[in-house]
Amino acid sequence: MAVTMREVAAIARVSPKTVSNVVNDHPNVHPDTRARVQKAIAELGYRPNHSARGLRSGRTGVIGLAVPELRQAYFAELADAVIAAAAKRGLSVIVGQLGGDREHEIELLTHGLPQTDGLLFSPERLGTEDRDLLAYVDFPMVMLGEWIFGGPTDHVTMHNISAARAAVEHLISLGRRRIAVIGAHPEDETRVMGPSNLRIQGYREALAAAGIEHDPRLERVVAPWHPEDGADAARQLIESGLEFDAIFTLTDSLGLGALRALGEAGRVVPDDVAVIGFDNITISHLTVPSLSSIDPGRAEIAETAVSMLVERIEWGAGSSRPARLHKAAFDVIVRESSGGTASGPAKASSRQSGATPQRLNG
Amino acid sequence: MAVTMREVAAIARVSPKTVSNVVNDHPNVHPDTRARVQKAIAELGYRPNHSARGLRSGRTGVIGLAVPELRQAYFAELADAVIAAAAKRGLSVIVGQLGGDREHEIELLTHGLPQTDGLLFSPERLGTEDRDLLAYVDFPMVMLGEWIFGGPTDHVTMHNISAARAAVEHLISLGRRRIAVIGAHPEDETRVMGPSNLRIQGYREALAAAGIEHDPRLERVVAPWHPEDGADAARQLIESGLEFDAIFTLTDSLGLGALRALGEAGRVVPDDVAVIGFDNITISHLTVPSLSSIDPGRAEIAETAVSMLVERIEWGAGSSRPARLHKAAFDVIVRESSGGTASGPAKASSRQSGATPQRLNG
DNA sequence: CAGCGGATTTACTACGTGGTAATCAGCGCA
DNA sequence: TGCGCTGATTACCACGTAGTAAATCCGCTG
Repeated sequence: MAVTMREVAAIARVSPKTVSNVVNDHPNVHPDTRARVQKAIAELGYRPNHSARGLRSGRTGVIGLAVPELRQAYFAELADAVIAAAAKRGLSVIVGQLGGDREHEIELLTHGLPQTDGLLFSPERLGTEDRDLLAYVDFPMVMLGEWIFGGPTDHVTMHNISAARAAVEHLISLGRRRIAVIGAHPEDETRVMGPSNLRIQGYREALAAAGIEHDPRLERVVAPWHPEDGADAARQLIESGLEFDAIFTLTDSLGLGALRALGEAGRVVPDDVAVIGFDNITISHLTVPSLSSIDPGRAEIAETAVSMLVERIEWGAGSSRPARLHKAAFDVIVRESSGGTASGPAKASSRQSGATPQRLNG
Repeated sequence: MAVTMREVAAIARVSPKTVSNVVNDHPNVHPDTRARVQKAIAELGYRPNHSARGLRSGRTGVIGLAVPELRQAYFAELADAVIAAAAKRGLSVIVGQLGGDREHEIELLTHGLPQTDGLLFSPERLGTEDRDLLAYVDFPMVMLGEWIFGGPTDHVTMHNISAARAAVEHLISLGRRRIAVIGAHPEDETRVMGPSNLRIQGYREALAAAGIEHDPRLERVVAPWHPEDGADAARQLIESGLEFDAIFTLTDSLGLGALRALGEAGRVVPDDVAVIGFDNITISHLTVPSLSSIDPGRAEIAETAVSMLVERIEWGAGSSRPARLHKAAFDVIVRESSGGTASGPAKASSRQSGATPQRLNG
């Protein structure tokens, strides 16, 4: 058995409760006493028992992060940022993979992750139709990455529509007119607020604003969003014989696949086809050619989400504070795939759109 | 407060202990009683309190996974596999990032991760000189990825030497003779058993066996192993004016960077320079050109490591069973960067080297 | 020197669960 | 009918911690 407070107390000639007070940095502890206790702690190598602490205080010091799968670079980098942000606050992170399994996602929403004080949830299959489930959520939760429920839960997300629009406007600014988009999702009313639909909307807005005719055949449906799916979609696009001089892939993963498929078909990027992705995953600046992208502000998203979750946890379970929505600022990163230069940050624009938290009606 | 056993017991008209027996599938519970209790559990939505269970039983049902950083594709994919393997056994995983910080790694080795029953540890800075620290490890642990301590702790690792040798032999079989290697680590006696030194050793063995002169200038030192480091190293190699017709990068990440740098310099892969990496991360088959690699058997590593850890946990803290070493089987994956074809699995060889667990002297 | 008030420390207890050992019910057999 | 035995259920308690409230200490005032 590990060392307990009782044993430390015996050595330091104080009560167990005083040891507890020292460990938890309580105000009214005499400096001498504190020193004596800390010495005893060091001698015995005492470490607090988290289970007991959790039982007593109702807090575990662990938060959950649920994503579809870590092997997708976007989620890995998100998890990286979340774990770092949580560590700053002394929290550990249990990472759960739902694998795009709807049942799992619903189960998670209903019960949370065991052993955790709260949940950061980046769902893949839940949609507006599941909004009712939120009524049963009785633990602190912050939704990540997409504003699927339109409230009444905290969301930390990105400017999907305007960032997508900015990406397409960038392509238009290069003189491209036949702009394909890869990554639309199959008709799915439940995911109206999902990132796919939102980014597609941004795409259409950009076309409309520029007076470019919208050709539905250039909207390529593909799910999931793995690189090979992007490659497949791009191949089909090429084989379709449709004319196009640019591709907006809804994620960088898809973009990497598209670059591959274009290369196979002998289409030169960006001369024949300009490409821009979304997510700005690490590898994108080192592909051949490097991939233009939208940087969605991952660090900001992680940081904000963790701090919102910590607030919810501290407010306690009973509190019904209004739901909040935070959209991180984004950047358009122009690289070789859309005419940028090889290296350098090469941001086409500084941070766009307010990072100001917006309030929703509870 | 959440529902407790007491409340369930009251509804089902049994004692709390009987509820516990039902929850834990104890043998001697009457079917009728069991049914009644289960009904009550369902009605109330009872969920066991993991903190209390942990306090009482000494188990948390959570294991720790410590890696340098998740943003590196190799570790992300490893974590993906570990989480999946743990989930099969009903375990959650707390993922910790040590960021290549030696102090953190030592601290972790000394105390483990709070809230966990055991630790899967993939260190980056620890080496043979830290072997003494193992004496103080009083929790179940399995080392991942490299056999740095040469015992006396369980290790699940890969055939670094022979796999690296196989990679270089593949390059030699293409007729290449001036083979550079990227990713050697700075002189570091403490990491004799680290993957860098081992893979370099495999490289040298392959050259020697083929009677190829070993040119130390072709061994390029670089750390850490991010893609941009690979690109930098390859650029320096090119600028050095040294002649070379192949590169073995010690990881795929480095390889991606090298492909980039070669492309920038106008060297055609594989015609001018053949390239092979190590790790077989997902993106490697979709780069331009696709990157040959060594598949180290990630799923096998994760699966084996988790099951070894579970065994250690079940044996209990006191037990001093002998340390075990498991090396996963590997594959050489030939792709375009070393003359393979675009698609298809294209394995040059079937699984190599025995996956047979080897015993060490405790 | 008694009395006061804030600082410091303590005794007691509950958090929810599961191990131990005791109790109780039911059944077969003499 | 009574006894013993097995199966089923229970009472009791401890796991390690921290909240509560009460006790104790100390310096200072009147």
